[in-house]
Amino acid sequence: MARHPRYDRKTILDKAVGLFWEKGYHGSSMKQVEQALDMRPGSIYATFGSKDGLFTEALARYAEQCGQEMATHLEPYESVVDGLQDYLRNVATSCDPALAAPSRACMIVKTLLEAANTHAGLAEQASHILSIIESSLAELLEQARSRGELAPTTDCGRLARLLQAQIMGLRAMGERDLHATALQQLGDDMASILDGYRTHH
Amino acid sequence: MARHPRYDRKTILDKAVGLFWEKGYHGSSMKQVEQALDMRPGSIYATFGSKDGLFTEALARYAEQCGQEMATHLEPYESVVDGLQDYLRNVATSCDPALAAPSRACMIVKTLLEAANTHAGLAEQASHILSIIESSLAELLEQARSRGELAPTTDCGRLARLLQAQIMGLRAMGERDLHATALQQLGDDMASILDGYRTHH
DNA sequence: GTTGTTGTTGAATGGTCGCGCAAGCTAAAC
DNA sequence: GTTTAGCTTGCGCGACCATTCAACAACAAC
Repeated sequence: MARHPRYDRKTILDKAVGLFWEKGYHGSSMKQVEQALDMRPGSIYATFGSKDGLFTEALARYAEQCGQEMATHLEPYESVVDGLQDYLRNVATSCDPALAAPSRACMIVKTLLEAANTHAGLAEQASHILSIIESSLAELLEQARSRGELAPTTDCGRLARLLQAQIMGLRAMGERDLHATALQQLGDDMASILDGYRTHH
Repeated sequence: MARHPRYDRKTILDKAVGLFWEKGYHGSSMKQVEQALDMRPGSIYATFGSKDGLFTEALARYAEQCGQEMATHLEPYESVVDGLQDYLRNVATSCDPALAAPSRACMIVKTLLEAANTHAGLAEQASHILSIIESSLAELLEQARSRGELAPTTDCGRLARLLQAQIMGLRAMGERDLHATALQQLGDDMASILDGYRTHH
């Protein structure tokens, strides 16, 4: 009946993530979007409706990939806490500018800060994603607690927020031009915080 | 010989801080700036040269006020560490939306994240300000160490970065719509981190 | 091959952007 | 009261913004 789209949606969204993560919402013009996606305005608007629509889908895709990346990182560890500690250290390492990711800081946090007072819809989306991540961290920590890794009195929701704040701070710090060692030390120090919540045998 | 400016520079800059802190650089149009400062374009450009120039001065003013606020907060404390702990708790408290500050998150961090890949000059300025704050935190901690508050093996520069990352994370977290109690708990937990660096008597 | 559907194109839209400028106004100097 | 320096005004500039749309191209169904 019809003509096929030239690329699938996910491939396009990955390119959009690349641009929006790097430059933010207000910092990315549709001209740049057209170039990044290699699409003409008509196609973009037919597919995503608006710049907002595209950004929203891109942010969702980014969050999905973040979740997957964290899950695969934690998988090989028998101990949840060990896994989380290594995840923190790994975030610090992956802030190396040589890796040339679109940005060091987290796109969700960048969006939250940028949109908080200019774009309620995006801010709410970012906020919602963060609450989902917080929940899954809390769930993970409860698992650790029931396994005896964490002290039985641990408030897992509370610890999850502390952990999330660490990641936010660490990745925001990554945007500064610190020495790689300083960032790794920071990752280590943040990982050590979790030791204070471990079961003292 | 001539006419006086209608307002002094600092009063104007405070208004500019209010707008830029709330909406960010790209999120604030010159039309909004004109309205916020109650000045017409000619006056603004005669006084500050450009939007960049105005933003730069506003950011510097914000940083100056941040420093003063922290200094006055720490002053009454005999113990440096006690003061820093209460500062963290106070930041958490002042994220209450009822206080109606322009924004919960720190303007320096917002600028750093927004400008990192779109506006090298601003990003560098923000980064530089953060390194100055880091230094003064480190100095403060060295003072605490020499007073015997902190373990003699403490790496104060490193701890300063950990502390700064806490503040960044805490204030970024403030942009989420968490319950006030959750944020206060977060501030408490971050304050508790410092206990781990205290001298164990 | 024809038809119907759908993706694609790129010029054009009205609006807003940051900014310059010529004229007007105010107040200190004499 | 006149001069003169300089702050203030607001119109208007060219550029760029997000978005639209009519014409076109490609493919499936028949």
